[in-house]
Order: sequence, then structure tokens, then C-alpha cells
Amino acid sequence: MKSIDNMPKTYDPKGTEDRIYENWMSKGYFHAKVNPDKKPFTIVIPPPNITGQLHMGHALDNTLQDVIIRFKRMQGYETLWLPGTDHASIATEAKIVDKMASEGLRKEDVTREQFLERAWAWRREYGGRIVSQLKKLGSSCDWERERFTMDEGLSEAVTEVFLRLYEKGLIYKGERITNWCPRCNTSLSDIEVIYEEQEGHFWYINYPFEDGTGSLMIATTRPETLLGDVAVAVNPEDEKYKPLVGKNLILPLVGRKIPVIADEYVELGFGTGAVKITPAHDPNDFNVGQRHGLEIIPIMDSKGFINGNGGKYSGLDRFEARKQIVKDLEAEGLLVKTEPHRHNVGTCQRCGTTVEPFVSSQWYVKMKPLAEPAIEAVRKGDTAFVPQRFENIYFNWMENIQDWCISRQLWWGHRIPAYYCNKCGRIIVAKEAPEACPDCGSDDIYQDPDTLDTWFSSALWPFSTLGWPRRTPELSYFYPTDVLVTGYDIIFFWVARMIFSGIEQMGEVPFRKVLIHGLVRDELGRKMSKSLGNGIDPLEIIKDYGTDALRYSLISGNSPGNDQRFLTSKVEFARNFGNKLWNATRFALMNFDENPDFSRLDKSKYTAEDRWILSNLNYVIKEVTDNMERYELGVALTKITDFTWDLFCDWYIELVKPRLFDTANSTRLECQYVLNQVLVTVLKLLHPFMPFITEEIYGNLYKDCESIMISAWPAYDPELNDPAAEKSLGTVIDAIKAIRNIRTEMNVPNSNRTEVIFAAEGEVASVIGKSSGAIQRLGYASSITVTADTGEAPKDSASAIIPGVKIYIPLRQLIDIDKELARLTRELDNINGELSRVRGKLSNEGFISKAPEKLVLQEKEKEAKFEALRLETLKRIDDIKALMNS
RNA sequence: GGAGGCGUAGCUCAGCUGGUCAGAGCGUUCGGUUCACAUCCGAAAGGUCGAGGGUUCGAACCCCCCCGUCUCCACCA
Repeated sequence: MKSIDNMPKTYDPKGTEDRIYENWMSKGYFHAKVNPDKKPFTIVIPPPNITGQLHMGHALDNTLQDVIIRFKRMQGYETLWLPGTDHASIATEAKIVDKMASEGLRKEDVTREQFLERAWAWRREYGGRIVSQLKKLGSSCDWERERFTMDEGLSEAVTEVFLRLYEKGLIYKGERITNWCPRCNTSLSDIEVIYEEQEGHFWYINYPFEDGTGSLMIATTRPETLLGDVAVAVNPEDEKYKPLVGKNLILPLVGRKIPVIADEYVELGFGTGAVKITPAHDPNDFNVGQRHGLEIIPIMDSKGFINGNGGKYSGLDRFEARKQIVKDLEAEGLLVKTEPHRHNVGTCQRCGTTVEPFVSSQWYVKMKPLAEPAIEAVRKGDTAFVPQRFENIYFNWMENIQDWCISRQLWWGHRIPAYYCNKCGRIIVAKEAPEACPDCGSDDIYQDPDTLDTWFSSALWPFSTLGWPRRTPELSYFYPTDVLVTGYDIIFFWVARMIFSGIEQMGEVPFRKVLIHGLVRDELGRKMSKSLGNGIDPLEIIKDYGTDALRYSLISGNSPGNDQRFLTSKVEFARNFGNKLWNATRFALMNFDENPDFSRLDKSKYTAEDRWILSNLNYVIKEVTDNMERYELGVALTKITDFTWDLFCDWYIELVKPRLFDTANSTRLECQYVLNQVLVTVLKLLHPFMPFITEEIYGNLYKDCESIMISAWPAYDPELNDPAAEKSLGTVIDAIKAIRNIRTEMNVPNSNRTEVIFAAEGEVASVIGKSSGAIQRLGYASSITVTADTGEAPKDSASAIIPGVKIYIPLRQLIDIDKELARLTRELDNINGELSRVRGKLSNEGFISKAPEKLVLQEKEKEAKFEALRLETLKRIDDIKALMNS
């Protein structure tokens, strides 16, 4: 049975992809082992959240990784792509809380243990969803090594790191002002706050002096914080206010006596020049307060309601309180005016709620000592970003880094390994709860209720997943990893933190390269988002077009670091391309002998087109390999496509048909061999990008070969480069194009075969002669004649002149002289244009003397070529004109 | 207030270290039932590479400035 029987006219990914993926899995191709005989190549996956569903961002990110890992696997590396998921403390906790809300329960209604049981149940139920979606993408992850950030081992790593950093004094607990989300009811790190511009107001308020000598006007965007004011600050250089410093004001609505203080934080000339100071609810005010030893009066609880310090406003929501306070100030005549004011408001990255700066006791990582070596490592190039410009973003952030607030008032996550003695207050940081307080001996000890920022555990991902803190063989073999692939939106959250964690814990950067990609946007260039409802589901695309088409569309035309739009037309193109390759294979198989005996192959019988296609294929191998090594995957894919579709399908296969159709042809076997050779090479080059269809085709082509994914990456072989064949085929192709062009312009229908006469000599004549069968076929010619150049054109013929050859098509009554003249005149214009450009260069002394010799020579050759063409074309035009006049 | 990206055919975008770089796909127009493929084949039209200046023998590519646009960081009450 011929393999072609398994190949319908159109490739259908349905069913095929799952079957192939299961086969790969069952063969264990994805599994990596410690193998001293091979060089390792490692990628750790950016672990998707267990709350996540596959979106286009994941699809792009993981396709990139899969392309790279498949490429490296074929190159012979021991490749590990280590997968896993992230517990995503805040996101998952929010999901659980939501789910409980639907049951009419609040978080407070259950115990911590009950809550965690729900969370684990949730993880069991949904945590695998994203994993199975990644498999649909074709991801060749080593699933045997799948990890979860709250696995026992990874949790152990978290505790270990916490302990180590604590012992080095790099983790501390402090009473500070932090960003707080009243809805999530937890502290946030600086980067979890998203600033967005909102319409707000400037309220101008008079604060009366204690001594009754008038009042001082301040401006604020958050009047409710007035309840916590402890001072009003002015710039020490402000002449207007200098005399007032030291005097006391009466805080409106509250009646508290507060001083006027001088502090440089107040900017001269902005607003009223006087700033109310609320250390408990504003980071800048907090700093001012610290400098001046001011009291901190918190006026809100953790959920954003005014607390007992707020007097009659106590119990009101912060925004309610704002309204009420403005109203009351107005009533007391202290509100001077209200102005509209656009300003940035911090919102919670997770839920969008306005963040409230809040003084609380939190755990922090001291960043400066960790950041320095991390900056240095990237400067030295131990880790390089692709594209490099992202290093600036990294440096900028790392150099100005603030301490990292790592404690969260959440339950789902790694609980902070700190214990407190209830009796003496001693803090004990340890792996296990101590039996008794080392200071006072009390056994009344409790663990810190807080958990760690999710990113604290993700920061350890490149080594915790490999077994750290144990010195496993995997760790020493696969670490440091080779490339990390992620979006630019996650550089601060994750990449930077992995770098300093890797250096600190492992003494070595976690990865050599960071490949940064952009966002996948919708057709209009908008960010895909839930609220806009413009997201495109990758799984839908896979259903409609197949995984390969999706992958292709995400990689082609994409360059590192840049956003891209998702266009359905691209997916269609990709599907069509797969189909093209599919059919090229069908063609090959149809024209192969049952069991071709390639041992009888005689390479000396290769024709020009054989050598030509092999030569070009060879260049493609080199270029594609180079591009892929540099992570220019989009460029690589384009080159494979162009070669396959244009050179291979449209030219080589067409040129070679006469040889294949003639079973007696003496070079038929060679042709079959080359066809097969090119095809399988293209399949291999393409496999990382389109793994399924290439595997399916490969299976049809080679019944006895195991799998393309474990085959060897094509090698560049300089021996195959054949400039002579390239030149010959260049002439043949140009000739065919010229003939087609003439025929189209003259409106000659395909059914009307015409005679074609070539006037050429020597080498060129021989080339044309040898390819006459193909030219006849592709040029719709009734016959091909090669003659010596007499300078005379056959009667009533259209003509084209290409270097070394004149082509005549006697059209008899079909000839339209006017059209022919117009065509030739246009041709002449082009030639003249080229000629003047070349001559311009050559007449430039600077060019002659300074440009590389080779280039000058090239231009001179060009001049000669175009001059010859010009003369010939001119002559043709004259001939035609003469014809018209006769 | 800092930093950066983008602005190339109607649309979406490639163009690495300056010298066939003016390209691709889609779309458009015209023509095709060629025995692999209409998810196809052939032919064509379309751009002074945002504007201006500079460096250079030579610039879409380097420098300056401007315009438009997007993003990140900082965050002035």
C-alpha cells in the first residue's frame, strides 16, 4: 500500500494532533535525564497560575519555548523544559472567597484550616486545566518533572531561603507604611499597585490658627485623611510662611492642636504651599512624620472604614466619609473652594480597588545588597536580555529599588516561618515551631499568621524545581538554565527577582538569556481583556485551524520584545502553508517508485535544478540555524516558508515534473532522491514551529522512522553550494517569467500555446537547451527553439531581453504592436533608471576610492549588463517602429 | 518629571552589525477546471521607508531636532 492512501487532498489536524501528542508522551521523548555525554539545554516554564486559562499570551510564550526546546533537542542537546504551576496566592484566594460568597459565606466564617482545604480542593479540580491546555499547544515539557510552587520540596526551598535571608539580616520585620488593598484585605508590594489617571478634585481647606489670627489654607485630594492629620508643613525657604512655622493650628472637625512645621518635601510654588501631614495614610507624610517625630494616627481599618480615631465618622466607608467631611467643612465655612483635578490613583493590580497607604507591621526583604550583584551580573553579560534594550528597564528598576514587602495577610500561600513568644514577644525564625521560647522558656508560642508574596516562591523557581536546597544531580546538571522566555510585563515581578535569588542562593545566575516578547493584541491593536471581551481563545483557533496554524501565526512576523496583533488572516495563511507542504508530499509520494533503490544513485547525474535547489536549501539551513540561535524565530520561519513555497514548490517541483512523469527518464531516480531530500530537510527545519503536521508527513514519508522530533537538525554543508547552478537556473527562471509576462500582457490564453525562440549562444544556449522541456511546460510553449543571435527578430513577435538571451514569441495575428511598444518602452525606462543609478555611483570618485573593491566591481558588471540590455531593447523598439511605419 | 518602543505599499508587519533593502502576507485588478494542492497557479498595480537637518563615497538602517502614537518608571499634597 502506498502511503499516499493515508493522505487526503487536504490536511486535517483534527484527531491527528492528539494522536501524535500521545505517541510522543508514551515514547518519553519529552523526558530529560542527567546525561554526562550530552550538553544540557534547559528552560523553566513561567509557571501559569492555577487559576489561569490558556490565553494568547500563554500561547505565544509557550510556543516560543517549545520552538526553542525542539530546535535544541534536534541539535542533540539533553533538553529539559521544566513545567509547573504557581499557587498564585492572592488570585486564588480571591477565587475561593468568591466561590464562598456564592454560598453565602465570608472568609471569616470559616477557620484557616477549612479555608485551605477549600483552596486545595480548588487546586485539585482546576489546577490541571491549564496544564492540559498547554499540552494542546504541543508543548514538549517534561511532564514527569512537573512542579507546583506549594509542593513539599518547593515549600522547603521557600522556608530555607527565608531563614537564610533572615540570618543574614536581609529579611526584617518593620512598622512601615505600605500599600494596602482594602478589598483583598492585604498589604501589597510596590509593583502590585497600578497607577491610573482619574478625575478627582482639589479641595482647598482653611485650617484656623490656635490663636485666632486667621487661618492657613491647604489643598488636598483626599479630605477624609484630615482626621489623621498631625501637622501642616511648609517649605523652610518659603518667605510667606516662615513666620508661621512653630505656630499651632486647630484641625477642623477634629479640634486637635497641630503644629506648622518646615520641611523641604513641600514644593515651593505648588498648590497653596502648605501641606497637611497624615503620616498614617500617605507615604510622603509618613516620611515627614518620621523626620519630625510626629505621632501616627491611623483613622481607617484594614477594610477601608473609618476607625475609632475618626470620631463621629467612625464606621463610615472611606469614600462616604470623604463626602460627609466635605459637606461638614462647607457647613463650617472652612471649605474655600473645590477644583477639578486629574491625578494618578493607585489601584490594586488584582482587583482594581483604590489602594490605601496603611501603616502596619510587615516583613521586608532588604533589597540593596541583593540588587547590586544582580545588576553587576547583567552588566557583565552573565545574563543577557533579548532584545538588549530591556536591560535598561531592568537596571533602572534595580538601581532605584525599594525594600520588598513580602508578607501578605492571606491564608493561601507559604506561611511565614516566624514564631512569636506570647509572653516575652521574642521572634523566632525557624523551620519548625520551637517547643519553648529560647529567652523566657514559655511554651505559649504562635506562628505568624501571614503568608508570603507569591513571587517570593516564583523567584526560586529555576533552582527549587530542580531539587534545591538538596544538591541533586539534576541541579548541578541543568542549572543554570539557558533561556527564560517571558513577556516584558513581568520583568520586575519575576525576572529580576529570579536573578538576585539565583545569585544569592546558588552563587550563579539562573539563566544565560532572557527572551522578552510583547503582548498579543486584538485586530484593532487593543490589549485583549476580559472587560473589553475582545479576547480570542487559542483553543478555539486550534479547533478551527489546528495547533500548527496557531503556532505559526504567533511566531511569523513577530520580533522579540514587540507587541503583535492577532490576525485571523495570518492563521489562514499558516493553515494554507501547512496544506501546501502536505500536498508537496503527496506529489512526491505519487511520483516515487514503489521502492526506489537509492543505492543506485549517481550524483553526477544531478541536473542544474537539482544542484540549484540543494544549494539554496543549504543556504536556508545555515541562515535558519543562525536566526534561531539568535532567537530570531520569526525571521527563521519566514525563510523556511519562502524557500518551501516559492523555490521548492513553485519552481523545483514544477521544473522537475517532466523528469518524474517520464518513467524512462535517466535522471528520474536522482530527481526522486533530491525531492525526498529537500522535503525531509524542510520538514525538519519546520518541525519546531509546526510539530504536528511535520510529524504526520514524516510518518507518511518514512514508515520505518521513529519520529521527526528526535531526528537530527539539518547540517550546513559548504560542498553543496553551487554558484554555477544558481546562475543557470536564474536564467531559466527569468526566461520563464519573461515569457509568462509577455503572454499575460498580450492577453494570450493558456490554451493557446505559442512558439518560443531563444537567441543565445554558448553556456546560456546550453542551459536553455537542457531546460527546454521545463520551459516549454511552464511557458505554455508549443515549441522551443534555440538559435544563434542573428540580430533579426522573427516577424510579428513580442520579445523580452534578459542578460545573454533574447526571447521571441511570434504571436502572428495575436500581436498588438502598440502594446508591445509600450511594454518595451517601459522596460527601457527601467533599464535607464538602473543604469543612471549605477553610473551615478561609478562617477562618484568617493565611491571608487573608498568603497570596497568588490562592490565597485559589482557595480561595473552591472553597468555593462544594463548597457547591453539598453542597446538591445533600444534596437527592438526601433525595429518595431520601423515595422509600424512600413 | 525620567526612560523606551513604534511611525516602511489600502491593511498587518519583516528588514541582523549602513552598500541588489525598497520586501512578505492579506486585500485589490486581470487571467487560469495544467494529471500535488482553488487552503491552488500565473501576471500586475500600489511606497520620495512620518517631516527636516547632519555624518558618510553611500542611510529605511547612525546622529540631532520636530510631529504623531503607544508603553514603562516616578508620583506634587
